[in-house]
Amino acid sequence: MSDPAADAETTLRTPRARARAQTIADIVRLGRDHLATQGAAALSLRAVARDLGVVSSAVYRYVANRDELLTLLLVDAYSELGDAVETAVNAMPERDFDGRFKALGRAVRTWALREPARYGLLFGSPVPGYKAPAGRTTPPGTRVIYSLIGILDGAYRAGALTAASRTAVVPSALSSDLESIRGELGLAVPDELLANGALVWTSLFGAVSFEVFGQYGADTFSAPEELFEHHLAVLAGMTGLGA
Amino acid sequence: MSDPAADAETTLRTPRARARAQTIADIVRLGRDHLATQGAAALSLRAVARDLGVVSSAVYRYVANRDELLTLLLVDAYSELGDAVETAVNAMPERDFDGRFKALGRAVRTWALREPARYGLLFGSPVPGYKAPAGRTTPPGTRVIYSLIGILDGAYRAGALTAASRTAVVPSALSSDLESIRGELGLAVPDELLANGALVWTSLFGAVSFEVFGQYGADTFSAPEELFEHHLAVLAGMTGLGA
DNA sequence: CGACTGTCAAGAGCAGTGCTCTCAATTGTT
DNA sequence: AACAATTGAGAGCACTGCTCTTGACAGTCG
Repeated sequence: MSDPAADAETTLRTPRARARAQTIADIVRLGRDHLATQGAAALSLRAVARDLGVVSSAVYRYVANRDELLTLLLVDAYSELGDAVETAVNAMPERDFDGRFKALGRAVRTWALREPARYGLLFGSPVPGYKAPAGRTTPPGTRVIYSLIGILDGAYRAGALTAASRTAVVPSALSSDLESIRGELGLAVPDELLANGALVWTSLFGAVSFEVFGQYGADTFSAPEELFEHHLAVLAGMTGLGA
Repeated sequence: MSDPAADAETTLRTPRARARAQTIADIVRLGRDHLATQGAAALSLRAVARDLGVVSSAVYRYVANRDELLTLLLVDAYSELGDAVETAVNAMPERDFDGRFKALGRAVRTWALREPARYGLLFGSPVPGYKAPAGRTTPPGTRVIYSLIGILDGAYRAGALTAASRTAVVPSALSSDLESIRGELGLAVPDELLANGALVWTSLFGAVSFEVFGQYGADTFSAPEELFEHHLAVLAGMTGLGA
């Protein structure tokens, strides 16, 4: 009960454990459906219980509380986004760094538009009163940025970057932050590029969020994908990727 | 009762109307406090009623429902942000376009960090089931982007823009969207700059959202304001503003 | 074979929510 | 002073998260 490794060992062995795992998977699946259609704030354990054909208190046998279900859904969504992004990136030739970057951006946008509520859970306003347990959400939650950094670092090492079209001074405190990151991840990219990479990262999600959350007016852009492609091209150029 | 103009006429005349306006203002103020501390999803009309020292059903005399209170708070927050931004922009010399742009960016960030929950209401995940009435929220909600566009257009007309450091092809559908915008607002800026302006806009809010919503890790950046200043400098360069 | 243990679903119940309705009281106007 | 508009109180409905107790079932052990 207290040893997760032992749990994992027996999870698939006894029929009871199998049934239990199946029920939890069902709960997550139903929760994901509710989340996708109504949003995080409207996620209700009672509604999940109803769909499961069970009384409301029964789900507490499988999920401690609403926050834990939220955590499961958070991990679920992060993982799906991470899979989508990595699949798209790996579909491009290994040395086509610009293509890999754009594939990453398009994958994020496509997934976000297909799953607006789940995207909102990941990148929108935090759910009030809910604090994500970093130990469980950080690994799946960092896959996209690690993938992006990997592309940048790979391109830099391969000498595939033209001079970044625009850089700015990196002050000292920021420089030491970047040095820590470089050390932890074993990167080669210099400060200016790493700082620009951070801007590319936030800009990518800023553009996607504006589109998903409807911050552009209702009919301001008739072809939002063209706007996004333009943004991707400019962002690629900002790191020296864009040929 | 059905003529808003007549309502506006009498709003301050009769003592009853005055008391009514005061009560509504109190409700908005209390709602803003709750919103600021707990977030939009936790906003409760009953809690507001309690703080107002009145039974829950009484507030429905002044506010039709929760959604209308949300609309009032939305307008309230947009207006405060718009005021903060315009004040900061106007504090800079009229022809210091780069300074005005950076003042705008810093004002957005400062307000957002001071009012994270209200910022989340404006730029985070949409509240499930709530549809903002465009007629009431669009005017206050467009002040920041209009201010940004005004700076860009002014700089362009004044010939104060160096060649934008990075542009990309603007495809046809996007170009006609931009043409519409240019026509509606009476702008002079060409397609490339306007498209870059849109990217600057989303990037600015993307950077602010990442910081406010805690998307950077807890201790990834020890000096987030330096990171933001760097981003601002690069974004300024993207439109040709940055010296 | 019988008893025992662990797991599970059901139901009642508490405190909270948005919202509607009725009724009585207060208030401003005529 | 009499009337009408406005307001607050209270009850009530349907919903939420969550806890606790109770009874039923399974597998296991003496």
